[in-house]
Amino acid sequence: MALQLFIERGFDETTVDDIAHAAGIGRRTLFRYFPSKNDLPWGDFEAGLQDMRTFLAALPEDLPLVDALFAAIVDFNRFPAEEIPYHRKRMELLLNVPALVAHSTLRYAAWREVIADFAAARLGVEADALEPRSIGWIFLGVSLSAYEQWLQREDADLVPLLESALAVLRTMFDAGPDAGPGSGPAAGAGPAAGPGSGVR
Amino acid sequence: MALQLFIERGFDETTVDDIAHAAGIGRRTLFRYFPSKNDLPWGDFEAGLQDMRTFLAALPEDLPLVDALFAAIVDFNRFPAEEIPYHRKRMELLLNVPALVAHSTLRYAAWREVIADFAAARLGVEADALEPRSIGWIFLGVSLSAYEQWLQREDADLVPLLESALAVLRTMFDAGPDAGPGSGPAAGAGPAAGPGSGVR
DNA sequence: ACAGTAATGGCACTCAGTGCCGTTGGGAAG
DNA sequence: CTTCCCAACGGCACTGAGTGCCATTACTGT
Repeated sequence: MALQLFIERGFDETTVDDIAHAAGIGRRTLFRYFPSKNDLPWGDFEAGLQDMRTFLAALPEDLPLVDALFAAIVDFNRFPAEEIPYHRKRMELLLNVPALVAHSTLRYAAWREVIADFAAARLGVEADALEPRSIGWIFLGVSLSAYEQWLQREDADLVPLLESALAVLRTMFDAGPDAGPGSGPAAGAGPAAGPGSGVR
Repeated sequence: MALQLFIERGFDETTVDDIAHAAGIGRRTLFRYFPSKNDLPWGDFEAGLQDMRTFLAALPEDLPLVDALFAAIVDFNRFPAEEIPYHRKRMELLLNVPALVAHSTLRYAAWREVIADFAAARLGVEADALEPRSIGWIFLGVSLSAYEQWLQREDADLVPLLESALAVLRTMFDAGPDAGPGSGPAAGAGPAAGPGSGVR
């Protein structure tokens, strides 16, 4: 796998030729399966997005939008225990290698679109309207800042971090217009909050 | 200016040689001033960030964090009227050309860091903690979704759109845990809100 | 005018990505 | 078993971004 090479040698230090050679295929063939070197660490992302769409569509209508979206991102980021170390390495690359950080944006755009489409339908507005688009960005931010923390601690679980990240939002805006986040309890208590606690 | 060529011919259709030649300098020299072709539309972003740091530092201590950050992003995105058409073209490229969308992420990371550093100081936590990082993402999302709308309408002003985008957050989380954003007044009324109205 | 230094830009190289096209391999039909 | 056909394969050559090296040029102060 190309991942292995990236992890061992570094992304920039591994050429496409190296990967093709290691995979026992021609360089030209590799580019027929992956549109760019940057896409190699991503695997089949579109499949994950399709799962997320399906998951969202299956949620009860009366589940509040924020909760629905939160449930979806939790589900989206669920992995079998044995894949987690691998997933960690993958995310480490994606969030730290500049070329991949940049390229990932394009994937995130598709991800945000799934969120935005769902939010738009719920809100009864166009998919390219301000609210659904903003919501897409917000949940992407929640996910990525949680991932960032997750990578910082070998023993961390992602779900509580996602909850904490969402809790930051609640603390910032929930306490009413007079209280900045400086006032209320900081969301830093997050990881201490039990699973589900932040999800109303 | 390289911008002019990108606007006329398209980003991908303009080679670095074209630009260097048009600028009357050698290709090698161009790469000494700009680390990559992708950086050309950005100009001196770091200077803008420095201004934002200064602006934030000068704000009164008792201004709530959200309001402080909002004021900063409004200030950051203020341009002289005569530069606005140019700025529009620039942002159109940055938000629509895939290579630039991807690359811009690296600039946004630095931008988010300014936000996060300020938030961290205010909250009394580490700059790489969950809350400030999340806050950085949130305000980036607010900015970019506002820009996206701005580009959709030739006659739009950015500031009301920024206010509306922030209002989306307020409506999602301000109304208490029982009300999804579906309940309250949609932030779509945003552009109608007068300047300053959303900034408590 | 001149020495010293910084900026310039030509040259050649690496690597990603692409178009073209000949080769191969594995059925399906005879 | 042979032949035909189609799709996958992969070599080759090309473009374009980005970089190291180094000779040349332009500018500085003396």
